Amino acid sequence: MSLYTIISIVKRVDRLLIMRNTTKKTDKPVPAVKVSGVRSRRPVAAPPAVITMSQSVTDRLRAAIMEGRLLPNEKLQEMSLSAMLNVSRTPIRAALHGLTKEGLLEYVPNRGYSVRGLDTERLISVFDIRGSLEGLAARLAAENGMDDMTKADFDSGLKKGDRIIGKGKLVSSDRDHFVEVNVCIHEAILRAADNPLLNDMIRLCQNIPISSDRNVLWHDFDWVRRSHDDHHRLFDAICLRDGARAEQLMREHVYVVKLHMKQQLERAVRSTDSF
Amino acid sequence: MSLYTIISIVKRVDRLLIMRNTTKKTDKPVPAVKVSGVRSRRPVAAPPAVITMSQSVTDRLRAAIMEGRLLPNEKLQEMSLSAMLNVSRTPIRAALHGLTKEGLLEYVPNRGYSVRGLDTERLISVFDIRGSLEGLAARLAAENGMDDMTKADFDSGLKKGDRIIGKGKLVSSDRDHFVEVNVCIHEAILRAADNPLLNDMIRLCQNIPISSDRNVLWHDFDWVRRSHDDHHRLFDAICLRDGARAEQLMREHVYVVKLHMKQQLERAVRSTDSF
DNA sequence: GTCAAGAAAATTGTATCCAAAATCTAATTT
DNA sequence: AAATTAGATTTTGGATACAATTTTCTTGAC
Repeated sequence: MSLYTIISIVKRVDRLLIMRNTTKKTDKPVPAVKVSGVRSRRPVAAPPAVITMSQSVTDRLRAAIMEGRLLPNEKLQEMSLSAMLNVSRTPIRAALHGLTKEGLLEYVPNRGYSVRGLDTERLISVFDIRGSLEGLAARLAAENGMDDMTKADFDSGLKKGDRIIGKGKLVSSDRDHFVEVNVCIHEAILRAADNPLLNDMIRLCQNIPISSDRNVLWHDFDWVRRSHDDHHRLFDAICLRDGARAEQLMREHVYVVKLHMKQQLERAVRSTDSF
Repeated sequence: MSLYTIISIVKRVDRLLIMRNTTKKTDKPVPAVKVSGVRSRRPVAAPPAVITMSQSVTDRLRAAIMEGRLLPNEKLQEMSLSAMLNVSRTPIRAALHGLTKEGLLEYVPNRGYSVRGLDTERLISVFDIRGSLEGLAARLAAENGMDDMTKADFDSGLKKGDRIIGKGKLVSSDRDHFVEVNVCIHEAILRAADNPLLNDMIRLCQNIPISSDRNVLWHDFDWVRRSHDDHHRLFDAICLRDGARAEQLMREHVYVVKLHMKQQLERAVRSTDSF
């Protein structure tokens, strides 16, 4: 291992601080209880429950990228990562390969992986897709209708948001709460839409670090209020089974986020050349 | 290796006949010519060109699934595949992992991979997404406008289609030709849309064996004519930079395919219980 | 004969080893 | 001094060995 590698590890070790594997197996794995009534042949369909190391590594690396601990265009070397995370190269390779498919990394054969850098143009263009897909989700949700449980979830999200807005101003802790509201509502819609592939794809769109909902401007009270108003209207449209309106509302909802993001990015570019 | 495994291999070896690796490296790989005028430091950005084994295996397995040589719900075992394709488990593993991310396989930890089986419901629902995404692509294409080259490609596709329609009836060889036309036109739109992620996602939607364009009913002359008429209108809308119309047209275009597919599937289900 | 428990086999997950490719270093040539 | 090239080092891709888990098979009791 080269000196450079070691220095690189030392430099990054704080950023990846608690990325080490903490999902050690229990000493004596309790054998899965088997239901006795089942026919003898093929008692399949046991819940997996165990998490594989590759999966664990993938999750931790994804989190590191999404939270910005691994910077765009940073090169990810198998050996350094394996030293950092204390596993062999095999799970690392699986993780890198998977994250590439998720669009978080770039890969060139024989040259390795690097964190995907995002030009602003590309970043903005993701919102077009999100708008389209989430619009579709809203329409499908309206067409399918929500079951009681989903409706209750949606409603609780709305109420939570109302309480935040009700205070008339935003404090810093509201940010996380409003993220919760957003997640809650969008998940409810996704669930009602009942289209697994759509679910996956929207998730792919959210896999872009800065575009993640967490990074929108939450300090603008008016924006948050209007955004939450959209949520109410969406709920209304979906309950009334008005697919076209639900779709239109959701598209507009996302479009506003796109505009906001664009402004924010342009401002950032104007203030600093290299962003 | 068990007897069962061997039998299984023998049974399937014909289906996978020429899946063996044929991309052997040349004896003396010609060293990449380096441009002399480049600054001495960092002559990077050399074209990769070499195809890795994992990639090759991935492509061949994908093709096998798409062409139906590997049946839905069929279990794919690393050892058998590695024996069949004459490579070690490592590239197989990478390929399986990748294809899972692409949605072609299902994976359960410690239990392996199997070809994803498609219930009709799920299959049909993919067209909702395609409609949405391809609609977006059409709109973006209209908003961006097509460059001359793209326009020429689109136009050549139209002309090719016209010739097929012009004969007034369909012969079996037309099927492949019309698939070409479709691919040509949709690629042109995708190129004009200029949104790489959108490109990837649409490709994911096409990764569903039976939903692939090849499987639509090409023997219905009227349907083909109307479908090609859509192409002309799309061209028109995009040239006129009418994004809304282009989007609407494309959605409708895909929606009709969805209906067709639904009919076809329902008919298939009615005639045979297990499809 | 059915069911259960346990041993054996097979299969997946992880680690390590080797080879090929790329990158870096330094010497040689112009 | 700049450029080129040959060699050393690093790094990735692929093969194999080992461990852990699941599946299958066998044996025995009811």
